[in-house]
Amino acid sequence: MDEATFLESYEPAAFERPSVAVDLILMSVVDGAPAVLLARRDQHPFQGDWALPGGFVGIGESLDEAAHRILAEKAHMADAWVEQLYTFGAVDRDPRMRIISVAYFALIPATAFAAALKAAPELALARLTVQQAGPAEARLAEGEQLALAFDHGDMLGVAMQRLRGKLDYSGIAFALLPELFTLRALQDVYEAILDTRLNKPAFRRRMLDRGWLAPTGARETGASFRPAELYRYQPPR
Amino acid sequence: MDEATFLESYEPAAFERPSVAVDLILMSVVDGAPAVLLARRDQHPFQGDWALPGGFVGIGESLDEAAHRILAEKAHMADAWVEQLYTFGAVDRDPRMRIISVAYFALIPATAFAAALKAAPELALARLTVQQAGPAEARLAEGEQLALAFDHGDMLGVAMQRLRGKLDYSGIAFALLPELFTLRALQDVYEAILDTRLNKPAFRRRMLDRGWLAPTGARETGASFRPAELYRYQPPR
DNA sequence: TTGACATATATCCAATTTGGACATAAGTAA
DNA sequence: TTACTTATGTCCAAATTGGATATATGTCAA
Repeated sequence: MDEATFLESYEPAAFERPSVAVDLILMSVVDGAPAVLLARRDQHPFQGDWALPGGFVGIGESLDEAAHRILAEKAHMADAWVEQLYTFGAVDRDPRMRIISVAYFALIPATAFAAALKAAPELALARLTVQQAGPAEARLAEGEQLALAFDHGDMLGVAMQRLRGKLDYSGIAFALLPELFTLRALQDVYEAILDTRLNKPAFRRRMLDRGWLAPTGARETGASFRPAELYRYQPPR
Repeated sequence: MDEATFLESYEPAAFERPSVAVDLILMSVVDGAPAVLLARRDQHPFQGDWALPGGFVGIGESLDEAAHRILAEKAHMADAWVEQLYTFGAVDRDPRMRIISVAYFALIPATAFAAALKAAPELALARLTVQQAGPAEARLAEGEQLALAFDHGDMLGVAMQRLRGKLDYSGIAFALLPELFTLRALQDVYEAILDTRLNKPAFRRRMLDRGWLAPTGARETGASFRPAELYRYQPPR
């Protein structure tokens, strides 16, 4: 029986269907380290553990729409760089029933991140650390490692890897910065995500030669030393 | 109501659930161009158009398992480089009902590709052409452009972009080659996927310096000129 | 057996990119 | 006015890449 035949003869009620959910990885770079917002679970399973905010996908709602809805509901944010990450479909990833989860990340500037934290008091900020591959670890500012619910550690690991892979050829870094930013702030984002130190003159040269940065003529304020010029992201073409 | 509460109170029967399918992008590089296997639809909707082989995900089956099952059922192949690509979840992507489709690609050496074509006579080989972004176009060897069903053109476009992005830092190219291959064959795969010509000495140098290639001492046969050395892929670490 | 032929493989150098030291500029604060 | 700190600009060496060219090694035809 080929696909077409199968689809035609498919009786919607005949097969048990999985539920489909979207989990949101609300990410930022805070104080030089990748950070994520987590919610503490107050019910079993994984009671007391920390989980990504998420929700089920409505029958009349696209995956992208679901991700944006959850962004609004859980983080009270109207806008962010939202991008589908990976779909997690292990049979036993939720012990209660079959749930397939489409993970999205929402990249948020540190400033907006702080606002989201205030607006959504049930969320906590955790710093992320990852190995080359594998799941990520989340820690509170005090250093306490958080137990992660479900396969959310894997999700965070995949998110960090994707971020690293796309950092250099996409505009992802700019989604983590406010509209106006200095070259130093941009380099800080790169260094936090890649977890390395970069050569400053070479970095400036590379970024400026790329042509994605528009100088504004304005300068940062509040520095007790020479203020740096502020740039704006100008997407290619 | 936060996620935990929602999950707990969730009544499986209370919400209408989407169906979840897996579509397989069976890819290879044939005669210097990316190629894919498609099946002609003999039913509405999109009757007569060409579609990727696919199927629904069983309730007791992971997404990866479903992809491998479909690979076995539709392409009669036991093994291939199978990797999740992207999940397509537009509400109206299938006019009959809500189906969320997780696209996978299966990368197949040209030799095995020919065998799959023989074993599965309902499949046809099409060459792919893509723009920088957007959907891909599929053509028969004779040049005839094929009408693609559903959002399968988008899926092929995303597949090509992913392939290009991962080509240089992953072992993806080797999944498209037989176990033993020459440096020229490797370069042909690169050139087909990137759709550019590459500098030969620089390419050889880069590949050999990378340390992923183990020379075998053996040489190709059948060439009417100096035969090249055969290499084997040796995954890093 | 020999030489033409086609491609593999090696070598070399120029062009480009990158790493990193260093000098100078431009603010704040005492 | 001066010390201080970081931004910005400059320079050169090191590494990488592009590309031309030479040499090696097989097949094939005479």
